Amino acid sequence: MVEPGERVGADVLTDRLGYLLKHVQARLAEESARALEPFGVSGRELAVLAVLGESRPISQLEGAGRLGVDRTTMVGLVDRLERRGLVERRRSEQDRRKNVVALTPDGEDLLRRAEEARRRMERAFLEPLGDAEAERFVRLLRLLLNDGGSR
Amino acid sequence: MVEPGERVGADVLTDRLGYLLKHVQARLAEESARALEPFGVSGRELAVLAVLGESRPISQLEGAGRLGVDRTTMVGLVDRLERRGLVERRRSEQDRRKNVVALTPDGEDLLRRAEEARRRMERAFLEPLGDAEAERFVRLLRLLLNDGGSR
DNA sequence: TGTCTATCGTCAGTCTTGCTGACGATCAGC
DNA sequence: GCTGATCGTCAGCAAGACTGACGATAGACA
Repeated sequence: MVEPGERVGADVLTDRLGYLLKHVQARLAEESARALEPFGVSGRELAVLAVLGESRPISQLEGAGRLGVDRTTMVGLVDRLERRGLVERRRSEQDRRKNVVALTPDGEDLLRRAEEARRRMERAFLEPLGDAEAERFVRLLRLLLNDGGSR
Repeated sequence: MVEPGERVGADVLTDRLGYLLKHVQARLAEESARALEPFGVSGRELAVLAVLGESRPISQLEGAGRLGVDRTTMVGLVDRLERRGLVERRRSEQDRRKNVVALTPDGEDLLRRAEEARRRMERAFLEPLGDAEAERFVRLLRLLLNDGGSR
């Protein structure tokens, strides 16, 4: 991705939701990559860890559903985390078709530290909006995802 | 892309800016594809047309810069639009290394009609926010792109 | 009990999107 | 008129995600 063009007032591009979302997201992805680089995980991998860490162990498919990724994509995600010793797969006792995926102690530890870095990065990213507007912004995004999705 | 997971209150995922932006953008991309399908152009192709239509003819590279795409990507974009008879390349008189790209009458016409459809789609997309919040949302996005980018 | 269908994890293949590196043509400075 | 930069093009590569198929397992039902 290349830097967006020079700024122009009310603009044929910055009037487009698609353009705005895409480029804002691209900038966040960059910041995120920079912030997580010391931990050796991508933003998505961290999200996987976060989902796995939030409650009881869940199956691969369940995790994929929570994250909104395809189950075939989840295979590779878990592969990589397992290779790094951050998660463990084991066959479910209740349903032996399922892989239950759980954090290892290393995984727990990395999750905690990387989440802290992510939160710092997000605060910095939203800083130009000011606190009140930043909070509102996140709320509106959430609203679009929930209300829009269930229409 | 798969539908995001079930809604849960304050959430390890919907607290993530990355997750929110990515999925909101994905939903918009779907809506956009649906809205533009009758016109046979993608959202990005329409953005190209819009940039080309907004002022004097510009070079391919200049257009790429405005759009924030790589110049090699621009080749393919213009290729496709030219094949469909929506734009015309010609060698610049001033600098014969440059391709000046201009809308054809067909291109102008399609631009007008498709832009109308896009605006309708965006209004519907933002509808859950209400008018005032929708406007604010766009303003905040613009702010993030501009202020963040120049830091 | 045995059969039939659905589910889960996996893999191979494919498509899309974007980038890198190289090339020829052209320009601009000297 | 050289020399180094710029522009458009192309081929090749890499990441991300999806499709379709497969084997293993589970659950329903006769």
